[in-house]
Amino acid sequence: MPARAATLTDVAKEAGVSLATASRALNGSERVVRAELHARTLEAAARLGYTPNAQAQSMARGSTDLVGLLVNDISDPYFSTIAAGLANAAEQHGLLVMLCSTGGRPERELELLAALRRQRGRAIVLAGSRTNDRAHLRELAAQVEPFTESGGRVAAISEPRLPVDTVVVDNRRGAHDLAVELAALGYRRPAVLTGPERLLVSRDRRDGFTAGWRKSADGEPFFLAEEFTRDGGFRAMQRLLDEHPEVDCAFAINDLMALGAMAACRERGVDVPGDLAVAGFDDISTLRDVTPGLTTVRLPLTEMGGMALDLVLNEADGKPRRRKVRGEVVVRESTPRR
Amino acid sequence: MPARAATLTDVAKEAGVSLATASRALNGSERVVRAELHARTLEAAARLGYTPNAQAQSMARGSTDLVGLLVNDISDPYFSTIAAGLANAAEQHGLLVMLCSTGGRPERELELLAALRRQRGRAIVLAGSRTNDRAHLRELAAQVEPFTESGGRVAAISEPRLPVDTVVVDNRRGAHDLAVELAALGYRRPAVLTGPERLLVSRDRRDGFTAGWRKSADGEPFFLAEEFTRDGGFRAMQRLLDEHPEVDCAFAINDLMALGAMAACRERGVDVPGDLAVAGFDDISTLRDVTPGLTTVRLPLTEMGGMALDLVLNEADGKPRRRKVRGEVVVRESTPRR
DNA sequence: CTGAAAGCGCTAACAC
DNA sequence: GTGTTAGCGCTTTCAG
Repeated sequence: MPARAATLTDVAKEAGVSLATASRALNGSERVVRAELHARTLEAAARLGYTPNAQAQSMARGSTDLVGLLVNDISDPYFSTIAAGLANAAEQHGLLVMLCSTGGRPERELELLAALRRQRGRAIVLAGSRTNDRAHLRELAAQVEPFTESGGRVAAISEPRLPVDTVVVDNRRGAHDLAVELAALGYRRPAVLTGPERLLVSRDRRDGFTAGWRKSADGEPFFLAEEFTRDGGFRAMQRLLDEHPEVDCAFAINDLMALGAMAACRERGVDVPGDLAVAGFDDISTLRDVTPGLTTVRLPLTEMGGMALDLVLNEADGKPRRRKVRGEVVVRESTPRR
Repeated sequence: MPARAATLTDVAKEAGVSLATASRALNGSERVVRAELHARTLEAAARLGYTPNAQAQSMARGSTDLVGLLVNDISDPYFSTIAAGLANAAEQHGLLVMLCSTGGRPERELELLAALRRQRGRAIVLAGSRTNDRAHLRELAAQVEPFTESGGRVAAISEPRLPVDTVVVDNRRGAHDLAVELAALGYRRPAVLTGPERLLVSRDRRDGFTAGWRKSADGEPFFLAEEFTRDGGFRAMQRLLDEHPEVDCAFAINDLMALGAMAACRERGVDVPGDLAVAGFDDISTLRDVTPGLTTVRLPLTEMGGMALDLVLNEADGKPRRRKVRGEVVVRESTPRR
C-alpha cells in the first residue's frame, strides 16, 4: 500500500506492457490495442486502484476538461440556478465545472479570475461582476485579455461592458414592461427599491422602470437604495413606509429584495397587496410559492447558464457576440387590478 | 502575440535569467533572489502577461490547491448554502473549490467522484450521497478507498455509512424534538410527508418524528412518500387532503416539500394553519419569510460546509471522526397552539 | 545567490 | 499492434 497513488507506469509494469500500450488501453482514443493486452492492462489498473492524473494528462495533451465559473454568491438562488444550468450543460460536453464565489468583493473576483486562468481551463464564464467601477473593469479586462489572446475562451453573463461574448439580460426592457403593466393595472404612485448605485443591474432596472412609467402614467417613481439582498429590501421598505406612505406600489429590483420588503410590510401591519402592491424581478423558483404570489419578471436562469457555456464552447471568429435574453412579466396576486 | 500562453521559460529568457531564478522570483517560497533580478523577472512576466500553469506546478510540487465538493443539486438551497460555507472556509486556506452537482443520479455521482479523484485535489467533500443503496455505497467506498489510501482526504456531510470523517446531522433527534413540540402544542393527528424510501435523511426524519410522537401523544403518524422536492410536497399534500382529511398537522421532511405542501393547501382552499398546521426541516434562509412563517428544524448549513472542510484539512490519525450537528426546532406561525 | 539538470505522470510522434 | 522516447511547464535538488 504505497503512500503514493498508482501511476500509469505502475500499471504498465504490473500488466507487463509498455507505457504507451497502457496509455492507449486506458485513456487512448481508438482501440488499437489487442484485446488480450487491453484486458490485462485494465485488470492491472483495477488491481492497483489506478486513476489517471488529470493534471499530467492535460499537460501532455495541452488541454483541459475544465471550465471555470465565477459568480457573485453561490448561496444566492439567482446564481445557483445559473450555475446549475451551466453544470448541466457542461456535463453534456464531458466538462467539469470549477465554481468560484466572490462574495461580491471586486478584489476577490480578480484573485479568483487569476486562479481560474492558472488552472488553464478551457473556458471561463463570468457571472459576478456587474459593477460600474471603471478601474475594476479595466483590471478585469487586463486579466481577460492575455487569457483570450492565448486561446482561452471567456464569456460573461449580464456584464455588457467586457469585450467578450456575453449573455445580455435586457434588464431595462423587463423593468420597462413591468412598469407599463403596473400602470395598466391602475397604480399611480410607484416606488423603486434599488440596490447600490454602482451595480449596473440595479440601475438598468430602475431606469427601465422609470422609462416605462413615464410612457404610461403621470408622475415619477420614487427611488430608495439599499443593499441588494433580502435585508436590504426589508430596510428599504421600512424607510419607504416611514417616508412615503402615499406610495401604492413598490418595485424591488430583485425577488430577494421584494421578499424582504414584503416581510417589512407584514411586520408593520401593512397589507400586501391591499395597502401596497409589491413586485420583484428574476422569478426565483423557490419564491414562486410565497403569499401573496409575487409579481415579477421571469428570467430563464437555467438556460442562461447553458447559453453562456454554448458561447464559450463554440468559437467565434469575429468580435464579441451578444445573446439577448428578455424577461417576461409574470403578474401574480401581489399586484391586483386597482 | 503567440497563440500559446507565455511560459516560465519565456519569462526567464525575456528577463535574461535562468529558469530556476525565474521560478524562485515568481512562485518560490523564500526570497533568495537578488532584488535586481527579482524585479527584472517580475517586469518580464508582466510584459508577457505570464500566469503560472497550475497543472504544471502541482505536478512538479506533487500537490494541489484544489478541494472537490460533490453535491446532489446545486440549485437546491440546502446544498448551495453548504457550498457557500465551504467555499468561504476554503478561501481562508487559499484553496479553490471544484463544485460538482450530481443531479441526484447515483451513476453520475460515481463519475464525478472519479473526475474529482483524477484532479488530484487535496481533498474531497461528499454532500450528495444519502442513499441506502448498498451496491452504490460499495462502489462509492471502492472509489474512496484508493484515494484515501494514497494520501487523499475525504469527508462526507450527512452520509454516515461511509468510512470517512463525517459531519453527521442528527436528523432523528431533530424530527423527534419537532414531534414532541407539535404534540405539546396540542396536535393529535399528524402526517409525515416523506421523500423516497431509499433516502436515509428521509427515513431518519420520519422515524425520529414517529419516536418523538409515540413518546408524547397517542396514535401513530400517517406516512405519505413522494419526491424530495417542492413538487413532491405538493403532490403529497394533495393526496393527504384527499385520503386523510382528519389529519391536523403535516410534517414535511424538508422545507422545500413543506413549501409545496402549503401551496397545495392554498390551491385547495385549505387554510394553514387554521385548517391544517405544516412544519418543515432545514430552515432554508430564503424561506424564512414565507407566510405563514414555517415551523421547522434549523440546521447550521453554512457552518456545516466549514466543518467538513475543517475535517478534511486537519489530518486524523485514527479512525473516521464524526462531528455531530443538532437541529434546533424553530416554532413559527404555521403551527400555533391549538 | 544563481544555474544546470533531473524529474512529476502522461501523450504522441516516431520507429520497429 | 506495440514499444521508445521526447517533451508538456514547473519545482527542486545539487553544484557552482
